[in-house]
Amino acid sequence: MKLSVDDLVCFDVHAASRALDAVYRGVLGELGLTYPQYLVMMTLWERGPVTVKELGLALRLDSGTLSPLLKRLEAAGLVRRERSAADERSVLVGLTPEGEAMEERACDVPAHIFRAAGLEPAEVLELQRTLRRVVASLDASSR
Amino acid sequence: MKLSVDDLVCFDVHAASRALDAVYRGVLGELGLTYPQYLVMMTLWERGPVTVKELGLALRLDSGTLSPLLKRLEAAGLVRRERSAADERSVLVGLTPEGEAMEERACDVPAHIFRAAGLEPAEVLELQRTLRRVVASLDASSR
DNA sequence: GACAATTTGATTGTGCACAACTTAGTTGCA
DNA sequence: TGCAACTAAGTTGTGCACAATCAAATTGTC
Repeated sequence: MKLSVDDLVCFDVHAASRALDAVYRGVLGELGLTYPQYLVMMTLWERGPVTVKELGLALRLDSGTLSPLLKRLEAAGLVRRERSAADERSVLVGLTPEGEAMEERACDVPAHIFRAAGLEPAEVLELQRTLRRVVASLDASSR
Repeated sequence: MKLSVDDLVCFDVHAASRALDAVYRGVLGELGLTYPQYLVMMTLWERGPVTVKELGLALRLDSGTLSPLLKRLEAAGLVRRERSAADERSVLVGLTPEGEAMEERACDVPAHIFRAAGLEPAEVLELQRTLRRVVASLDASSR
């Protein structure tokens, strides 16, 4: 039996990821943020200043992605970067007042996405559990 | 209550998408293909020659993504492109003998990915059903 | 104290994804 | 027939993602 593209779950995962991007683009556009930038902002709102390393661990992104992304956020006046005094290798990323202020304007974004996805809360949790198992399993086999 | 990044399903969907990419990179690396290129090849193995337009519909990609991708596949000697005689606007994409030949070498890729994902077949189907509903719902709200 | 190994972040190069625009060809209709 | 509307690909520009590589700082060990 020959498999077709439609049989691949990976295709649906990719498609879902891109469809989510599209909805986020609509919602975040007025804030001037992209989806990964929004994730960085959320992390900063939640945790306060963190190092690039910590950001990378939290969001599963490496410095090749984060460095230019953070520069763009800095250029937009939302974020501040400074070398840590304790360890000159690490860079501490913090919010500017403008960055802080954005939290309020962004607070209904998750609810909007949730509505757009059209799932029941229980289904969301189930989906999340499944995906996390998949990610853990995939991670194990790609290293 | 304040939401954290961990509460967003979208984060898990993205993470899963990228983790899948990583596994595909490992498997497809020896074939010299990327994951989207592999999807194009699968479509051609399955359907035979198709237009760029049809490829885009099947894979949910636009010409801005497909045009350079197809050029790379053509440069790799896997694919042929020619203007349709019937409608000079459309370009028909077909396989070269090398492209045909690759099918056999690629036939165990899906099984490899399936093992790496570590889900039961029933779980895969369930996940697929959920994701398709989400994509349909998201599509409706981003247009 | 000196030097190798490690850690942190930045840089470069490649490829995917999409928006906005361009060009060439087709179709519809007055 | 002539021309406007539309369609199919391609192009350009921006941003994300990652591999590979580099430089600088730190840590461990002798």
